[in-house]
Amino acid sequence: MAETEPSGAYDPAAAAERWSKAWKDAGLFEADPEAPGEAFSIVIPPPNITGSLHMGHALNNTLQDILVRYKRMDGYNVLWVPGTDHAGIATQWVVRRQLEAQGVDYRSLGREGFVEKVWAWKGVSGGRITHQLAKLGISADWSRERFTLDPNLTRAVSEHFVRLYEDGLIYRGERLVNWDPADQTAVSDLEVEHDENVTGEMFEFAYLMSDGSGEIVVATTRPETMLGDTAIAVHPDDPRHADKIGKTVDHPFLDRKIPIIADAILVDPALGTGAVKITPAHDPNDFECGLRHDLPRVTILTLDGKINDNGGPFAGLDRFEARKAVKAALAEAGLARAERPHIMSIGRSQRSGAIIEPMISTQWFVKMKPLATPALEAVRNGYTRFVPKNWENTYYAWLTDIRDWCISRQLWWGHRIPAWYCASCGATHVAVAAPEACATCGGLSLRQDEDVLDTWFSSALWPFSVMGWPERTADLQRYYPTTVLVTAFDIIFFWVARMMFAGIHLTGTVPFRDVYIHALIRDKNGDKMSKTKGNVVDPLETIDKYGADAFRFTLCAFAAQGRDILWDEARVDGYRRFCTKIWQALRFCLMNAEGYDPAGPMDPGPYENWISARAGAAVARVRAALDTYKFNDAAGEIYAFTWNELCDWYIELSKGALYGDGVPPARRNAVQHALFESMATVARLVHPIMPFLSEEIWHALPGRSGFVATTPYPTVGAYPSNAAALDQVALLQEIIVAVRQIRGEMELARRVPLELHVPPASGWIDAMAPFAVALSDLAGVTLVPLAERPRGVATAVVRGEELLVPLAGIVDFAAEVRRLAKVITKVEKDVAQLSGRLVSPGFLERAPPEVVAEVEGKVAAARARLETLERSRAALAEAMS
RNA sequence: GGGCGGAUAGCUCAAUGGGAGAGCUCCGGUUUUACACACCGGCGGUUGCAGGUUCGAAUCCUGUUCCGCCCA
Repeated sequence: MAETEPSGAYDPAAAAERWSKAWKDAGLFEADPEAPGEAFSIVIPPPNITGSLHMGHALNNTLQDILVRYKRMDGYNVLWVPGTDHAGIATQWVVRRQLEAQGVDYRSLGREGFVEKVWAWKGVSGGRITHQLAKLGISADWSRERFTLDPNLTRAVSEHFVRLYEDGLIYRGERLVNWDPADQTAVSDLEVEHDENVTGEMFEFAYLMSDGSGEIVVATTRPETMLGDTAIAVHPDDPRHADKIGKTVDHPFLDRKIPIIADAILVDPALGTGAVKITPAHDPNDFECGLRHDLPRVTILTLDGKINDNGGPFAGLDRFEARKAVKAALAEAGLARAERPHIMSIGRSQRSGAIIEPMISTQWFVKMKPLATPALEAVRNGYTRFVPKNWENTYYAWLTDIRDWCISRQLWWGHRIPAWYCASCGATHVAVAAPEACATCGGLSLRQDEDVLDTWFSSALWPFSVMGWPERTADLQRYYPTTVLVTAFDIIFFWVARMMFAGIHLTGTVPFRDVYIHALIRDKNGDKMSKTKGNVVDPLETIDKYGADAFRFTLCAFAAQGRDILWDEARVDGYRRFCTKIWQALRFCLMNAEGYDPAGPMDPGPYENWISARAGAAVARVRAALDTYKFNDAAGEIYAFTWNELCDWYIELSKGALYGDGVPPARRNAVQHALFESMATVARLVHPIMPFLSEEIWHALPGRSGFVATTPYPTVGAYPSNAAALDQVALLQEIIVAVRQIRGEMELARRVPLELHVPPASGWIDAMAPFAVALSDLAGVTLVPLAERPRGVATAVVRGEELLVPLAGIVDFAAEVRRLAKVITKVEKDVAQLSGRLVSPGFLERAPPEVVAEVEGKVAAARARLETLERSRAALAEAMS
């Protein structure tokens, strides 16, 4: 527990350890579906078990935690499910490399042996990211932690597969897929990343006409694919090639005659020679063309990217060697025609980085159109809402123009496809549990499909599989659909859209009401953080250096909607100082707590009423911000209230009563009470963002029990506004600031006492009498009724009243003349600008009356102020002469 | 090729169509009994550019330049 009188600085590491443990011991974050309260549920975007915590995770989880903690305090029945993702390709790759480092070929272990190794690895280092997440102080329900390969979730995946299959939405077929020769697996379109603007080479070569009537020149960036050419296409209306359509050319290296066909879809006669080589087995466009013309599909590559036996003399060569060899052979045969640099894009596997080869392969696919349509409708009809809204366009665009999803992967780590093939009759059986016999022929020899499912096929179920679906569990009924999904825009396709259509299809409802899309974190220059660039910021190092509270506050303050975050460590340091500031404010309160009796008599004065009203206004703004996912506004409002109102003003104002003699006990008690109430307000307001510091503060406050984490969030109604106090203190502030400006600009030390002569007609002498101590403490000034204008004064104008500070013997008047001139210039500008608006054509007629009135009022005030200043300047000039 | 963002003070970022702000930096002052990790004051802007709508534009529209991203 915190000491009664904390000294020194806030120790974030100690606080983090203390409160993490205390919360856990108290089981604060374990959801209870039987408990009252409207449900508020979130499922974590599960990080890969191979991953380590990066800034994206930190931001993502901090924002979720802010929402979750806010709602928990606000009385909702909160569930936040944490967990991790098995990450098929990535994990298999990590373990495979580790084995290779030990000289073990993973294949030699066999499937079962290898998978065992992966589980072992997962047990040791796969949980690392979970521990790292805990460092952030997130309040997830760890008792419900899930892993995508847990038995229940695995069953859900099988159920998913079987249902889609039975609904005719999953099929197996031979298609052109994206083949990763390094990992030797198919990957989906989304897992292919395109390197733009790669300088490649466009190579032209000639095929000779079989009848000896000349040649036809084609161009390609992948010369080796000519080994799989089965046609040449030309445009039907292209006069250059009209006579060749229907004829054939000879393949120079293979015993194959290749037909020349007409295809208006594929061929653009304006490009190159107007003739296009067709390799249906290795190019998506050619594949389609092949379907149109019933062309043979000749696969020329092995699964590991070498030329196969169809490549004749080139068989056995690696694909890139084969490229050189084919070019050389064409040149030798006198068929090479041209080569030139060519800007192109290259598809690479997101995971292995290997250049993707389009390959014909038999795979499982999800039929997307029927699933995409309801998912589109759900957003169009507002059942699910994107925040910010513009991301809906991204979602629509992808789902509208969607292609079938290749879901089988040639891996061992993952959910094995629940399909069995009968050795006798060849029938396919899809079922959750392994069938004992073939339902078609009764054969007993059944072989399960070797492949596993795309990891995202299981992630798509996450919002309900973690709650026990397909069982109708209490959690599912209480917390599903989830309230909000918090994620980054880069996985709208991969994950959000897929959860949408899977959720709608399997559960009959959208999986979440809101989707809050946050930014990516870049470095200070706007570059993506990457290990190769060396510009990665490690969240854990940042936490060690500045504390989790400051780190989280920074993330929150940066999280403006619709904008990337350019990370700047200076901001973290700034918010670390904010933590110190709060800490110091607490110290001040505790050092002046003597005699405080929360139940004793209270006589609050204007300052106490003022800070309470200001707190209420802050509460309203913070709530409004959090309710609309404007995290940065919430952080800004808390910061401004705490520092600029509570610390800069109220604490200073309170000192009069705390340090003064003869202050009635009830007033002193009220001041102490206001201080502690304010600190309690700050602790509660800031808790969702800075959980450890706020808990530390809370427990140090007298008379508080329990955790701030489960204390109700401040409500506006608890802070009565007080117009009189607001106005009185505002005037006091204006006077103090005016005097400070004179002091500051004239370099008058604080200890030089000043008089402030106030026109009696203003009534301020009486009105400000109760604030004499503050005027003295904060501005070093005493109010005096203005009788005869003193010689040599500095002038301030507050609310149109001329206030004079006699300076005779203190400072030379030339300084005041310069200062006044500066102020006058400023006010003149104001007047010019404002009156310009009034006289601009049409303004009086067309602008709303209240706007006109407002501007008129301001012009009048500025003019009055200017006149006063001018008079002061004249008087000063006279005094000097 | 299609689409989406962004461009505001030296830096990082705010700003329901109604007088462009904050933090940091910078300059000047202050060892004031919570805090020099502080306090007080100040300087700093043709809101990328060019048009348009409007009484009024950082904000809405059109075009344009640069930067980033997504899709094909």
